[in-house]
Amino acid sequence: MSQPVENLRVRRTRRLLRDALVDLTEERGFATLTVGEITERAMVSRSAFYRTYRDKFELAGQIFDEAMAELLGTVAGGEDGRPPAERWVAFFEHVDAYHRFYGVLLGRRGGDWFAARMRASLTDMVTEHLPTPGPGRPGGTAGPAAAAARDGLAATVLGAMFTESITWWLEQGRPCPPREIAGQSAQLAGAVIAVANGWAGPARPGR
Amino acid sequence: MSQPVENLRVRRTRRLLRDALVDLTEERGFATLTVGEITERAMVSRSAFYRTYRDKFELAGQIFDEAMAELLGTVAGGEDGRPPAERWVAFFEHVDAYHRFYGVLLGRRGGDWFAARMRASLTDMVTEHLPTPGPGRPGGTAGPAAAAARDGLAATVLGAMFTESITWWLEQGRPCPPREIAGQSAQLAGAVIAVANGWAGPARPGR
Amino acid sequence: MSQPVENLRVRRTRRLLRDALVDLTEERGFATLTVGEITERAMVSRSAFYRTYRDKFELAGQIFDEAMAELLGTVAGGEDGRPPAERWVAFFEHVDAYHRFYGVLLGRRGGDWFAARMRASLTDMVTEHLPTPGPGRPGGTAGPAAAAARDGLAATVLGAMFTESITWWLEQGRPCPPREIAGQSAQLAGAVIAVANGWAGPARPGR
Amino acid sequence: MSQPVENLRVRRTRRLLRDALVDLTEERGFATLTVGEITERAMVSRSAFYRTYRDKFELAGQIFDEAMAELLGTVAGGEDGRPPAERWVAFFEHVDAYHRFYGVLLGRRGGDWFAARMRASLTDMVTEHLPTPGPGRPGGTAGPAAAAARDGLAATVLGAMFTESITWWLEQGRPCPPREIAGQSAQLAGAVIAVANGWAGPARPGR
DNA sequence: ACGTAAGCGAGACGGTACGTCGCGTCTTACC
DNA sequence: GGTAAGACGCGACGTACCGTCTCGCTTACGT
Repeated sequence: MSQPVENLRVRRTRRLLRDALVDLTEERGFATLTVGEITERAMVSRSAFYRTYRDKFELAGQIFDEAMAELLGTVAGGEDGRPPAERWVAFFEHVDAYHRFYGVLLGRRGGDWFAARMRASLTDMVTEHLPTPGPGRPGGTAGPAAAAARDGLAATVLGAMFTESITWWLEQGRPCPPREIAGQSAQLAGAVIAVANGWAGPARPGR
Repeated sequence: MSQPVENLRVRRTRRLLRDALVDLTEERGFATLTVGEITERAMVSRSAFYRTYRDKFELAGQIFDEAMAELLGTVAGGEDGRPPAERWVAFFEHVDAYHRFYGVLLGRRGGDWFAARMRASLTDMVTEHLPTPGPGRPGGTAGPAAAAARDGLAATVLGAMFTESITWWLEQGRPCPPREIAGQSAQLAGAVIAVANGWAGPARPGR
Repeated sequence: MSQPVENLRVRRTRRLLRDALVDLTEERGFATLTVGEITERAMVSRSAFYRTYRDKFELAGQIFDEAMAELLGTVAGGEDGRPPAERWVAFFEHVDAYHRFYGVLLGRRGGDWFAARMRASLTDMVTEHLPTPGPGRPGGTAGPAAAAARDGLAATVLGAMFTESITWWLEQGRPCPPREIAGQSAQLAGAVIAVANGWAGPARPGR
Repeated sequence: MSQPVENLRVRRTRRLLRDALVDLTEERGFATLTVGEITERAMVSRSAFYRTYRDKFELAGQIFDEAMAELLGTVAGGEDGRPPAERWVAFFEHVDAYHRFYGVLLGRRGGDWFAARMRASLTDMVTEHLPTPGPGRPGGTAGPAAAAARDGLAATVLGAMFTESITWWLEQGRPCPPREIAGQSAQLAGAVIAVANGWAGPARPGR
């Protein structure tokens, strides 16, 4: 391995801090959390916190990035054998499995910070995997720059849409199975993509 | 009115503080602003600030709420004579007219806070005016509760979508005229509404 | 006046802090004192401390300098009408009057810091008032530079001597009246001065 | 001896730490030194430091005590064959030989700590060897307690005097040979002793 | 000559204090 | 009555060292 496998104590400290942050975000809201509160809950000294993280945002970022990597892995991951629809099901099933985690961070107590981050991540993800018509697409009259701009709009909107779907679903207490919310989200996304593709090539079917 | 028209000096202080907050948000980002900075820029004493506002959020809230009232007035306002499409044009034209203001607050430096607030406002607005199939709409097998839930999803998604459209448009430097972005947003919204209505309608595709 | 007379609250805070520092130096020793302890004892916030002083040393310095100014005033002060011997009596009577204050700061708990400062102050004072033979003094073979150097040695030694006399007297619980210790100190000092003057002009009587 | 001759590595560590402490005291002042700095300079781990010393004061104490033992040996050491004057010459010659060492520790950067310790050591030494009039000395009217007290004053003053002489001489860059400063110090000391003995002696001048 | 226990480096840990910053409250004097 | 000026209590920040504690590694020593 590249790094020489972290010491046991170090890993323990990290773990305790992560758990404490999630718990406290649920109880008191991320925005008003204090490093002191986190370390007290984690039964770790404040020094230990600052030895590893610059501030609570760095800790939160690591927690979130790790989760996002796994989450994005479900939808973009591996082989293309699976039909696209199934990927979204896997995506929401992952959210379902860790629903407490995502619910806390994306919910009201997570306070914008996590939601904004997720929106950005999903927008990136969509940008990368957006089924564009490709180079052969008839660009309309506005030229490729305008087309790229429109893709930007679409990607941004889609990223926000997925984030909002997840958040809504979790905040409602997951009123339907993952498969269903996945289907609905995919439908909405499909409609948006179809419209956006229409801008660039009017007669083009939505993938 | 009930309150006896505010003192001149009070109004002057309020105005100076509002301007200072917008300027500083642009320069340094809303999240890291301090009351001291704002009052210094406004050439007003810190005491004067606290006499009128609880904290910077209250000031920001008043600024924003006032703008939102006017903004929502463009789309939902008054008589139904205008065709819906024109309303969105008026909406974006208002954003266009105050583009610096909205650009600053919704942009990166506005730091989630204003964007989240706008998302909530627009979601409320959408909820109120969502063109549902009406009481005669066949509710499918899931019953009215599920239908309401789905409307919630749609409204949430639509609110986020509009917010994201505005933000994207402003951040790109308004790459197209208000009429065009209004049309595109309306198209996207229409597609989403159509899909959502489909869920409740007769030919509801299971998923 | 040059400065517009300090606010009442400010003076109160200063006073409380000074008293607290002296008390705590007596109880726990100056070296190990903490700003937090001082402010807690003074019933003043830590912020208030740092608003006025850089650290505990600055506070201690102001306390000490003020006392030293008054103390040195007794010996060097005003008109030359009094015989020199009486000046030393006044000097020790001042120490006697504030014996608790000086006892605490110069004692074991004062921990070198105050004693070193007093040694320096008294050395300065002696340097200024040292009854040198003046320009007419026969400089021996070593020249004026060497003479100045010897005066430096004498002044340094005398400063330390007085400091040590005071400290010793206070630590012993003032075993004799001020007049007596003053007389003894003056005798010792006179002997030292006589010897030092002898270096520069052998046959010269000790003033 | 009882302890089985220290391990080679232990001795090496001790030596490196001692040298580092003296060097750093010269460069940065003893008061502000940290254990980390000392061990870094000594190219030794912090753990190694704490294995041997409680803190920097213990290290400094050992360094100083060792030097003091040797220094005091020059003046009080061995046979009484030598005339007293020669002893002081030997004393200052020892200081001269290790002038860098003493200069650093007693100088401004040594910061009171070493000077205070030396003052105490020399006071002890003087107390032990003070040439009192002996048991046959007439104690005056105040009785033996008062006489002891006066001896205490004399010893304290003499200890400070010698310390100050050495410090002054070193700080001036040893402006005269050891023999000369030794002579001067001895003269000053002699004068002080004479005066003090006078207090206890028959013709005791009231003050 | 070699096995072993002591000393060693690296560095995380729980603490304590530091000096700074910003908060929201307050007092005072001015207009 | 509103305002400027600015001290105050409070509480969190991020930093610096403290003295303690594993944990492997190396190395002088004793048999």
